[in-house]
Amino acid sequence: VRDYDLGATLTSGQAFRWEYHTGGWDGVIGSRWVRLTPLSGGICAEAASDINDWSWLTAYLETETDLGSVLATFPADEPMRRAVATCRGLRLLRQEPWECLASFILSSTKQIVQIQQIVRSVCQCFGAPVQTPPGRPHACAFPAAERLAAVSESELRACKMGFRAPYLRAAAQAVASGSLNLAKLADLDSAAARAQLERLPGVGPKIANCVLLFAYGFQDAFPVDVWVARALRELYFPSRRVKLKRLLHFSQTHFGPFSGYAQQYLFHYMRRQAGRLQSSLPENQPDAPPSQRLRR
DNA sequence: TGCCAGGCGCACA
DNA sequence: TGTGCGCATGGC
Repeated sequence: VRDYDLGATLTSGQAFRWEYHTGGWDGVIGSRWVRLTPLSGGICAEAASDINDWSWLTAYLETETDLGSVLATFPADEPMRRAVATCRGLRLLRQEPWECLASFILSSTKQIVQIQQIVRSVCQCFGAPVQTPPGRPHACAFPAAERLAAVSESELRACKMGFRAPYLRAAAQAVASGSLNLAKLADLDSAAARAQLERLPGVGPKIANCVLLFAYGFQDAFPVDVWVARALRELYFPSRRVKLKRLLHFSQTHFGPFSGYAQQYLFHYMRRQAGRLQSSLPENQPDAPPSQRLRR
């Protein structure tokens, strides 16, 4: 695959289970451990066992997406031009819905590095072990909804998720009981699917939109968090005090059919800009991947 | 030490 | 309908 910035994609706040080690990214997709290494013009994938059919990985990475045709739909304004120039190769992933929903329930008022810590803890405490290559540390799958539904709130709180614990537990119970059928959301339009997700306590428009975009591929889902709101204000309304409602309307009308993709470019662009302001500081570990350790 | 984080729910005006 | 606050925790 060409035009694919693996590092930007895996660190852009879509997924929280990828860990950088010596030139590549280790993670777990479903019940499979996998290591991804960027190559010139492609991505090298290593698994823990022989695999003939890699469609689960290409689907996750969305390698079939023609990025050029997506970027061509973006509005031809200066902010988007700068975001694309800075983040070219950034992609959207297609994640498993339950893991995506649970992860973003845990994301509320957390920095990405903290979300990674909580998700790691949840997987280590409640996830099933997965096979890893010899010499690699053990790894766990993201725990199924049925597993988390059977866990007490205090056990969840032990993973440092705080007030999010009852929200995660309620979501797990809804999915495990069948009162929320995540598979069927794919058959709905985005508004109906969003309404289903927002029935869950702790899931509002932002988290619902993240799930619609990162798990189901609804391209019109446009999550607005503090970073995206800041991006819209600074890049499009720099001299005005614009209210959130106005920003939401703007987000739904300005960015075209792949507005969710455009949103991710703005999000990552703002975070990179924030990181660049700090880049004069002594650099992090020599082995650290770019754009990982960002400050406000 | 204080600010803030890929928010949400709720009380109150 | 809009606004402000509390929630739990930890990185910076």
